[in-house]
Amino acid sequence: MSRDHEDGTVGKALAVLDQVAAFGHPVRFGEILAQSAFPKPTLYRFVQTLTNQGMLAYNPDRQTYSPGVRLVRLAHAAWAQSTLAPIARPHLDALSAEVGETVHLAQLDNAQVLYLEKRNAVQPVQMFSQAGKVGPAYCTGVGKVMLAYTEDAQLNRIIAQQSFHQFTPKTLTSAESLMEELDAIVARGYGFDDEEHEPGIICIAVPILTEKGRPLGALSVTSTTDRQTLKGMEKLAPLLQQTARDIAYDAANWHIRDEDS
Amino acid sequence: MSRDHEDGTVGKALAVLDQVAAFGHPVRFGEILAQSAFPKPTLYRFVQTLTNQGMLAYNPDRQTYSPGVRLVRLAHAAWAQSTLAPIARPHLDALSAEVGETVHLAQLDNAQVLYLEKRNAVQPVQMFSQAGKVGPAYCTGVGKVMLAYTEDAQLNRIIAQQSFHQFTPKTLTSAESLMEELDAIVARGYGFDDEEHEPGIICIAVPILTEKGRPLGALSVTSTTDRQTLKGMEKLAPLLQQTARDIAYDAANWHIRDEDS
DNA sequence: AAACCTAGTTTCAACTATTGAAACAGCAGC
DNA sequence: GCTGCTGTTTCAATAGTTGAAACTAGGTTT
Repeated sequence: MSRDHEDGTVGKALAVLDQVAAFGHPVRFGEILAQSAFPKPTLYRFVQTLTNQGMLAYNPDRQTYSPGVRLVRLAHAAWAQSTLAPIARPHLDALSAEVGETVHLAQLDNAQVLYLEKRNAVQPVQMFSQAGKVGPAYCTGVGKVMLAYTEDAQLNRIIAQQSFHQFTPKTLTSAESLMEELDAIVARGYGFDDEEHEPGIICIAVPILTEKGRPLGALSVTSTTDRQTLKGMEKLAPLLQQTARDIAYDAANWHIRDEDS
Repeated sequence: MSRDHEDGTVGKALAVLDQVAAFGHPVRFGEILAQSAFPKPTLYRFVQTLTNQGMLAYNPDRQTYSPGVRLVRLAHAAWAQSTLAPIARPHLDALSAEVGETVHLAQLDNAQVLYLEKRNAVQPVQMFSQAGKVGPAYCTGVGKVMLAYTEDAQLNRIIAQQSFHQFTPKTLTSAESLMEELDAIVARGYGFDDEEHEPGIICIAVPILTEKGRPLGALSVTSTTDRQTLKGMEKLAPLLQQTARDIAYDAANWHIRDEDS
């Protein structure tokens, strides 16, 4: 589950893919090599294979590599049949309309939080520009509530991978304080982000759980300390929990989907 | 370049990934096995590795696999740094507003057309739900114009992979007729889809070319035979070509981008 | 309850692909 | 022409992949 911990050739190749994606801009072979643990010819072959496969795109004019279009197609499939995202959409719309604050839908991707949807209350959706973003699990509302409901074995692996970087004075910076926080979350059924990631930004979050208590994802409402307090946001808990239950219910019962034209 | 033609373990694993994505719904191991050329344990290991890597998601409750969330993250990167999609966005908005018909932006993915963006003139964008779709290259406007400007070696490989399935009476069903059509497209600088893919649906398409004449993608305006004729749509050619040139210019000059919050 | 499936998982020796040091090619600049 | 840099190919040692067969876990039939 630890992604880089030996999955053979495939794992290594995908690590290279991640690496290229992480640059955030098209890169030359040399740049990848400089950051890579692989020797030159090995890396070269990986890059070639990935390019062949359409997972990387090569620009011959500039001699640069970037994540390939095949990923967009695969992500479309991932998106369409993710039980969560398409099902949650109408619920998010309703929630967003009601609370008038930023709403996030997230899932755990390895040890990170991956945002699937965002509602800004004002304007409509612009998918790729915000879905697909990642964030830390240990200092975001959605991250913590998902961790709170993760089984021990997996939780330990995930915690071992957290950086515990101190973003703000309020960031939890140790596994111990995080574990306490997770217990508190389970006890009350929802969690907060009390300016732990960004100063002035607070949020309340709830997990979306299967019947068996496994976290499918999480839901959050974000606001600022100017406009809101944690106490004030706590009033939203019942509404959030109900929305989470509704999404979980739909996810459990409405599994088969097909494409729209 | 032919994707499945031997790229070692990595290629095989990615073929499995495609296969799972192609189902369009979460599948059990047995279902994949039934469609797979790989023996049981081999396939099993691929599926395990991909799941480990987050490229597939496993639902333990239902024992099903589906494309994983990691793809969404990678696609986000692909999207953000695709030279084409983010740059083209404002141009598509302008074009869409002006013509009042459906506008498509597409790229070649292996031998297929992959739609990156769509503007319906009416409502705003809903990304994942339409971007990421694929279509045939030999009988769509965008597909044909991109092929028309593809160098011979690659073109031959792509044509060899076309199904030439006859969607409508007007579909081109042979490599020869397609090649003639491609010559005609280069001669006039733009192409049509004359009800070749769907009856009643027509379109005009132009390539987006680099300085060196390599096709980055294509742009099209689609309409129906009720409302429009090919002759009528031909009037849009100069506008489309100008938009394509503008996009190509921006793509060449504005290469570095970073994330938005 | 025993016997019997079926779907999923593990084992292990044969085999084949991967690996990376080294050597090579292409190309800009001096 | 030489020099330095980036990207590409070679090839023998190595390490990972392969898949028949055997096994386990659940459920179903006799």
